[in-house]
Amino acid sequence: MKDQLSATFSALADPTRRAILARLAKGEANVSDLAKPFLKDMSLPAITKHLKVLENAGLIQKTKDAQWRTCSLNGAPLREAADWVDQYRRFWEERFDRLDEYLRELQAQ
Amino acid sequence: MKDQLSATFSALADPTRRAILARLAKGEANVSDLAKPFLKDMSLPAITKHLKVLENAGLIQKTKDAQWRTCSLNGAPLREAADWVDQYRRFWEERFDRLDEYLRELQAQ
DNA sequence: TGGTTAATTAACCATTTGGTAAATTAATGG
DNA sequence: CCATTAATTTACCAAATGGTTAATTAACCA
Repeated sequence: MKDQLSATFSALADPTRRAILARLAKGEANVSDLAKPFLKDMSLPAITKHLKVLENAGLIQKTKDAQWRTCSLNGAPLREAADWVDQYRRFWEERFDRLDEYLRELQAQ
Repeated sequence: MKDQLSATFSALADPTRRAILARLAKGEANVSDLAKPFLKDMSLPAITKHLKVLENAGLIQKTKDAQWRTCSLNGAPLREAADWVDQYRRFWEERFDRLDEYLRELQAQ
């Protein structure tokens, strides 16, 4: 078993799964609804597998409703991911610091 | 070729690679230095491969210095990842909203 | 030149991943 | 009861991943 953070990042490392999460952010949906936009590109079992990956990572949960499975988003694991990435914020803001510095130098002249 | 965001998340989905980034956040280091903490668990070529994954994702770069390769962190790709994850913030803050709501209801009584 | 150090490459292997088609399960409803 | 709908499971496959050992490249230095 992978650690939670690895499972989260690994689940997010696929555009289909990210699109599914984006859809679920707008509200609950069953498997067929979720699959619809992708059925030109892949089969229903492929979607079932993607959902299983998301479920195992704790990013979604399914509830049984007659023959439908209603899926909903669980953002909790994303918090850990957000916190981890945020540690490195200064490494992408650095360039702005440098730009600032450059502009200040320019001003000083 | 994978899209940038998938490549980033995929590179982050491994504890060894995350540890390497954490190390590089403290400053540049060559391959041997980076490898040292992991050599009980895996070989040097394994580290070379991890570094290649990080490099392909644009998260690090190597500069040649005699027989050493100096690696440094590039946070830029993390920005896109941070932005993506941040879209879902309300889904992990929701619980606090619900707690707020509950507390307000309690107060109203 | 030849030995040492740093790192990568090559060849290989097992497991995981992401897909398929076909079969199966489970519930609905006429 | 039977056809239909929703979804999963099974069995399979190719490619990617993450590791290994052994060989190779490249630079330094005595």
